[in-house]
Amino acid sequence: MMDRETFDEWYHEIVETAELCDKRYPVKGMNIWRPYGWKIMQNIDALIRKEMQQTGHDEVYFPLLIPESYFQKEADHIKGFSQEVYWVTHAGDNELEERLLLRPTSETALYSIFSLWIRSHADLPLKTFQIVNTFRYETKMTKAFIRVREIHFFEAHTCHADFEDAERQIQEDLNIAHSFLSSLSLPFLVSKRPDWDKFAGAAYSIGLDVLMPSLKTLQVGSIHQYKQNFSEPFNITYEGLDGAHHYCHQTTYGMSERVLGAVVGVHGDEKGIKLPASVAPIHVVIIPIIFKGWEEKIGKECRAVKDELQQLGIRCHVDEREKTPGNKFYDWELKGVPLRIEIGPKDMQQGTVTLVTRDGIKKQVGRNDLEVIEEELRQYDRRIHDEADAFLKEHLHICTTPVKKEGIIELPWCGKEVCGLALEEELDMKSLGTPIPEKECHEKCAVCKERATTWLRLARTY
RNA sequence: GGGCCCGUGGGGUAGCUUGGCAUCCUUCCAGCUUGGGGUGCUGGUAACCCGAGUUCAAAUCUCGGCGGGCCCA
Repeated sequence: MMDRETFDEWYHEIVETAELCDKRYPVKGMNIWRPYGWKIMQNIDALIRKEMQQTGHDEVYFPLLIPESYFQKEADHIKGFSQEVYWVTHAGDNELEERLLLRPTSETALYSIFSLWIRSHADLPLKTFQIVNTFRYETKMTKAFIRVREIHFFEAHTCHADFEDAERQIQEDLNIAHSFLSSLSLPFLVSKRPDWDKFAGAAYSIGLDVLMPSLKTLQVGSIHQYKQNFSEPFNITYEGLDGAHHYCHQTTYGMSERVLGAVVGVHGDEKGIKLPASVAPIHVVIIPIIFKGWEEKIGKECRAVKDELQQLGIRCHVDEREKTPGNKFYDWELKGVPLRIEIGPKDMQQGTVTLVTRDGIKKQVGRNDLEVIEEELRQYDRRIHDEADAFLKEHLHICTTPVKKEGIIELPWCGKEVCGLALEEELDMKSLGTPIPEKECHEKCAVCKERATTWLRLARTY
């Protein structure tokens, strides 16, 4: 885990030196995905797709451009996004009759069409998702993967017959979040956002937050209950068993490339990034240790080991570059490859390979016992998860009165906005919201001293 | 929204006050050497953000633009 003070500087550098992205493109907040970073992102997307497939969501792809008239149908939604929308106003030299916007999120594009797709209760629930680029004109300082203006975005959109079914969907989303983030070895907190900080147009919002080494939290996902807030203006109705028409209840679940930012930050150390095996483009890198006269034998052995590992479904690479071994070690540690295998003359004489994990465990493995590598990857994933989890727990402070502490603070709260904002002010932190699942509170509100109904989580946030 | 700072090879920098052949480290390329934690030597490629102005002469001074970073609300 990185040092708190230097984390932001470290992050700034590491995303480029680990070849995740290139920040030299001259448009603010729009970075280039380099091959290595893009492979990781696509592996992350593949995990999401798997979760979606297992829960019966269908993938769609809607257009990037949204007509202004669609966008304007839901008042709160426009209010929330109008200041960060990019507009397309011209085609060639001609001004467009109707302005088009680059989607900042896709509710208004999808819902106009959902109203055509959904006719009867038999069409429900409708469970869709898409992975697209969205555009938001951020005014604050941009940061690779964490605050960008072109966002690689996952968004699931569902429609339901009634509120209860939409609530069941949100429970399913929480299960998905748990499964997905666990596979990235990312511990996280689930909080119901306070009303003053919910998504534009939502009835309520749930945030998924991780704790970065800087002791600031990063929201990596959000789940929203819309009730009928969008189905009414977009006229998404179905004919029920009773023969009458009813407005749908809707939910969304969104995540972005911030997940990659979280992986980089949470699992980083002074050597570089540490990738969980689930998304590492290379699970095992094989480094030939060549001495005079051994070139061919060692090279052949390395390639044989690679073939055998690939048979086991392990993503493997032999680094045959003309560099010294030490140089290659630093290189692949920087890029977060979980396991390294060294094969040199000693190994060949002993019938072993030398295995070194990214978190620093070194051991000899029998040349004919390569199947243990699968278990080594699992254990490595568990270790980096447990390390991050210990860090999160260590910095989650449950208090009864507002005290300045680094990390996340949970305080008894009466639920009134004025008290919540007072805490934000006093602690110089933002509210993450109240714990999910709900947590009983028998204390007095940290501000007004009236009976607290719940706990309010606060933290410095990205 | 208000204020401050900065743009020099791929990356990091010196030079700018006082205008005159652009410094060093690293990376990269070639060769030899080396190889179980950044091997060594030799040679090479490669840069003053853009535009206008002042001047015999601009990385350096002036103005404008573009880009980047920081602080405050």
